Amino acid sequence: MGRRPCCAKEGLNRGAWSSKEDKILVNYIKLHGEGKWRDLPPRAGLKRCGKSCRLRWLNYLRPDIKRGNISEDEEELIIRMHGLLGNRWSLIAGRLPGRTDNEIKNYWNTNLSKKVQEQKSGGGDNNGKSSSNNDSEVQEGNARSHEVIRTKAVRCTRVLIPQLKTDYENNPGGTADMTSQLSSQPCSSARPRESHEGSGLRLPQSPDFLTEFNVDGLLLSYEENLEMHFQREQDHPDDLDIVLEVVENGTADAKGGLESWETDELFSSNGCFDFNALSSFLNEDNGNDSE
DNA sequence: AAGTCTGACAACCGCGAGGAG
DNA sequence: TCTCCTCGCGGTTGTCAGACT
Repeated sequence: MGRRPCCAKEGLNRGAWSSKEDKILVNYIKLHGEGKWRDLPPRAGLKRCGKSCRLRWLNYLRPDIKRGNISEDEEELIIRMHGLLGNRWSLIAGRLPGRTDNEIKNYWNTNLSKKVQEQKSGGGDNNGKSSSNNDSEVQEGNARSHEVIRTKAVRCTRVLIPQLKTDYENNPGGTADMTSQLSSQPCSSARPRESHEGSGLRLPQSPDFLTEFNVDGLLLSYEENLEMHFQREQDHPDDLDIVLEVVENGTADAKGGLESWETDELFSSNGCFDFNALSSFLNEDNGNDSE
């Protein structure tokens, strides 16, 4: 049961780092590079746990760390990203050059969480409570307003869309063609989540009902390094955002990008999810995307 | 001036993912 | 396929400085 400690704690320094320790660590990493954190302390002559060394380097000593106050732009971005991703600090930090996940997390906890909370309660629009009382599921969904439906997206050219399951299960062999099939299906609902009857693609209120289907054809230009999922939109918890994460070098956090498109823009006039529109978005953006 | 409170941020801890053997 | 190990992440705690009483 007991978990093996990451290192023997006896005889190790704890707490704040001295400038001497910092110097040793920086010099060692300059010479030998990052990594092998477990081996680093004895080799460098530091009485610290490897984990502690890693943290100190990543959060404080790295040369590319940006110091100083978080700008308004950065703040805005953090709020938006948090609305989309939840507490995935490393991903958020990946979008803010020079900022660390720890820094962003701290900033959120001390400043932004309150600010956002105030905005929500003071803003007066009491998300979704007043309006329709469709069904309990909707209300429950709204209550969990910023909930990320699927925080851990499925890797590579797959889309998770709630409530397609039935269609998919009825036609498991048809995955390859699912996109065109769906986009061409007639659809009567004006907005995706308002009903569960009939055919056509609608994004429902229930986050529990997930399914997946293949969109390889749509994502050709991204080749394979793409993750995609849906999330409730921050300001309009009734709406779902499509979020794409471009994964580079096989790791989501390497230079992971994140882009999102409002579902509004991806519904055709008859209320159906328009995969052709999505395809256009992807191709356009891929052309401009330099990161 | 002293004590208390609060905010900011550095550091620690436990867990899970993923790679190596 | 399984086990072990390392690394990275996110939650939590500790510490310190400044504000307040």
